[in-house]
Formats: sequence, C-alpha cells, structure tokens
Amino acid sequence: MENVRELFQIMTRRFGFLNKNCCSAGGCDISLIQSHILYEIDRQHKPSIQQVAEALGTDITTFSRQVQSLIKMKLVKKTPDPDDRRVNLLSLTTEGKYVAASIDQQMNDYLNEIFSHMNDFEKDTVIRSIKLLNEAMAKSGQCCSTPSRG
Amino acid sequence: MENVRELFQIMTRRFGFLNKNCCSAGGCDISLIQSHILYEIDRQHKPSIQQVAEALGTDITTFSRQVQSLIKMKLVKKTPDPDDRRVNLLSLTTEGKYVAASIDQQMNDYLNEIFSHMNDFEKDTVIRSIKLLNEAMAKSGQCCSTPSRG
DNA sequence: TCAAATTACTTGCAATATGCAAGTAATATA
DNA sequence: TATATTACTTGCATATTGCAAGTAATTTGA
Repeated sequence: MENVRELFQIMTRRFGFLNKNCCSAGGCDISLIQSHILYEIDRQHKPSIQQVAEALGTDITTFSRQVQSLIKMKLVKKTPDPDDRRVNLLSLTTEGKYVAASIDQQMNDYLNEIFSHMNDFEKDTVIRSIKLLNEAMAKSGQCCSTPSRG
Repeated sequence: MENVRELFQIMTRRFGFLNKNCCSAGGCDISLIQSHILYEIDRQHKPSIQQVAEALGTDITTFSRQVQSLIKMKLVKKTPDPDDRRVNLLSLTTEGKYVAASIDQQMNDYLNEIFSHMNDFEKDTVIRSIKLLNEAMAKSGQCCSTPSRG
C-alpha cells in the first residue's frame, strides 16, 4: 500500500492554505486562528468559552484572550448565561456573521473550483469518503481529539 | 448538497490533532511546526531553506530561525551547496531521522486505527478519493498554494 | 446552612514566535 | 566590472503562548 500519511499530510496542508487565503475575503483581514474561531462559534449554538476552546484544542487562557480581541473587533459578543453566571455564551455579531459568511462563500468557491477538475461520480465519491473518514475518526476517539494537556 | 466545507473543516481539524498528538512520539517532544518541518525535509531530497519555507507557507525569516533551533536540537543539519554557496541544503541527522520515523510510525498506527472502523472497500475508496483530491488541488493552483505575501 | 471544593473564566508574567526592514555574502546580468 | 538579484541572517518591535495565581459563581457535604 502507498504512503497513506503522505496523502493526508499533503491534503491537509493544502486545505490549510485554502483556509488561510480565505481569511482576507469580503474586505476583512483576520488571522487563520480567528477564522477558525468564527467558524466554530457559528457552528455551535451559543457555545461557552470553554466549549469552543475545547473544540479547537486551544489552551483556555489563550482562547480567553483571542475572544477578547474578536470582541474588540466587534465580530463576537459575550452574553452571560442566565442559568449559570460563571458561564459566558459566545455568538457572532451582525458584522461577525457577515465576515464568517464571506469566508464560507470564498471557501465554497474554492472547493467548487477544485471539484470542477472531477466528474460528478468522482466528486460524489470524494464527499462520501470524507464523511466516512469523519465517522471513523469520531469512533476512534482517543487519537483524533484534542491533545492531552496536564 | 450537504455542507462540503463543514466536512473538510472537521476532517482537517481532527487530522491536525492527530499530528499534534504524534509530536511526543518516540520519547521526543517537539512542536507541531517542528514536526511539519522534519516531515518536509525528509520528503524532499536535500532541499534548500527557501524550498521548505515555500512548501510550508512560512515566512523565510521565521523559517530561518526555526531551522536554527532544530539544528541546536541536533535534529537537522545544514550543508552549503557546492554548486551555489548562497544556498544551504537541509537534511535530517541520524537523530532527526529517528524522530521523524517515530512520528511517522505513530501517525500510521493512528491511521490504521481509524481505518479499522471501515471495511476494505471503504478504506480503498477513501484512499483513492484523497488521491483524487490532491490531484485536483494541484490542478487548481491559484487557491491551494502558499498564501500570497507581499 | 454554611464552609470547602469545584467550575468558568481572567490577568500577571516570562518565554517564545512572528514578520518587516535592513543587513551580508554569493551569483547572475548587462 | 559595476549593478542587480538571490539566498539567507539579524535587529527590533509586536503578538502569541501557557503556566501560576487570581476572581466570582456554583456545587458539595457535613
């Protein structure tokens, strides 16, 4: 069998470039990390700081400060959880949603460009494969989750 | 069609965790970035500093310093190119090769674990898909290469 | 019922990483 | 052979990181 890791490594590196390129979409210029944060806040429903930090595998003190700068940029807002006032729920501002949507648009444009080099069958196979892969990674929890800290 | 970007985002994030987890394989504890550098130096044949920096999309002054610390750790060595003495060729030391091999081993173990949740047909399909994807990304050069700087 | 433990998050600080500007040395160009 | 270009390195100012140690709110347990 060929070198599977090689295939994965190259693919994820390229996808990383894609993500990086998309950070300057829609007139906004944010960092790759900030783009990931916006994405994850958008994806979850009113997540807490801890939840997002966990999802992204970031140290919580670092993440606390990343959130602060996104708030300063008026892309994210923090709302105290009425049920537990220790918790702050994160959500995107209107501007934050706009930026996230611009990035998403750019990403999907790029992905369509990539898929334009395949026929419909290949495209379908690839998408199903990624789904399979995600399911398999979810099943083998110990290796594909956030790196152990402490 | 479902959200393709979502699938990719989750997959690459999980693969990133995998990579991070593998950095402490074989008794060595290096950063994710250092792991990527070792991988890329190993992959290319005696690459120059510029070539690796380009491949990884890193600023060359930053990369110059990253190489310096890997040399201090005795994982990488720099050899002047006899044909062009401006150029320094990078290669792994014996210890560097050992560390790179340990990480590779750990990565492949994890990947096998992931594939153990699939049957042979699915596994085959997934691997062929990633290959297809890499080829397609290579074709659409403008979006999947190192982000423009300057 | 209330002191002690836990949880969610924030700040101080010291160490590290970043990238631009400006360097050096070697090679290519005109 | 002077001038540009290339490959790489350093100075410096800024940004990012994570541990230790905080605060405030909630849970636990005697």
